[in-house]
Amino acid sequence: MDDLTEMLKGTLEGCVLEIIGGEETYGYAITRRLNELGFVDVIEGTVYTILLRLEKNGLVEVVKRPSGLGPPRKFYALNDAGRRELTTFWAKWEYVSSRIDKLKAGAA
Amino acid sequence: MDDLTEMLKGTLEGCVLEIIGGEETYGYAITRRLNELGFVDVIEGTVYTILLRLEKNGLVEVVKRPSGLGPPRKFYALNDAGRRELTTFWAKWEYVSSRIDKLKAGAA
DNA sequence: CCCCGGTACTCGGTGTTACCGTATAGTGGT
DNA sequence: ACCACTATACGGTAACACCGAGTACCGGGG
Repeated sequence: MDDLTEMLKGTLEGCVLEIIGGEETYGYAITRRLNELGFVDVIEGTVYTILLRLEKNGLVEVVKRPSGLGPPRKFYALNDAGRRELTTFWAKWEYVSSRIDKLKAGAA
Repeated sequence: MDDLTEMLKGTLEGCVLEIIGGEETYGYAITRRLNELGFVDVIEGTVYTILLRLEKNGLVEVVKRPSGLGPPRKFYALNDAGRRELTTFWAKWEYVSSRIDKLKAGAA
């Protein structure tokens, strides 16, 4: 599947939020997770910019822990604001995707 | 539903393409159509920028016709390149939305 | 007659986003 | 000593939806 970057705008951040919501994790692992999920072209740099943004916007708590096989990792976990943001993200996704699917089906 | 602009990036153009693909139509009517479909905050200016981009990228044919109740309308129709673009848009949408839905469902 | 609301398009500028390239740094294998 | 893998940071780019102001055409009410 060729370039998806434009279509991921506005949704990739939500995906990262969902992954963090599932379990406390860190940038490199999130990137690998996204790649597994089918977003094969998403690269570390992209995820780190999202994580820094989430931190700046006060949606996550951050803890640095040593790794054992590399430099220390920054583990991210959602706080209350992050969980609210995640909820509204899925609400928006539901709203938008259902309407696009209806258009695709040939809405009258 | 509050601000959807970020989530519409990369998909709104495809929606406009789909609407034009359904029938030859013009900017103002496309805006009203999108509003009916639930994209209530999409405004004329946004649609016109998309239409000018489609024209610049050679995806549409344009004919100007008098209106009867206002200035002349610019009617847009897809050409072969536009139909190909629409097909790949829906393929991308299928790919991305299915993966996001799987993530939402709690993919293992 | 003139203004106003609805119709219809244009264009310069803005903010947000994903991405690129490069840099830095720790660990382990050969 | 070198390289691959792990791990993060950051300045710059391109694309996109949106904003705001402007232009223009038509009809009806004051």
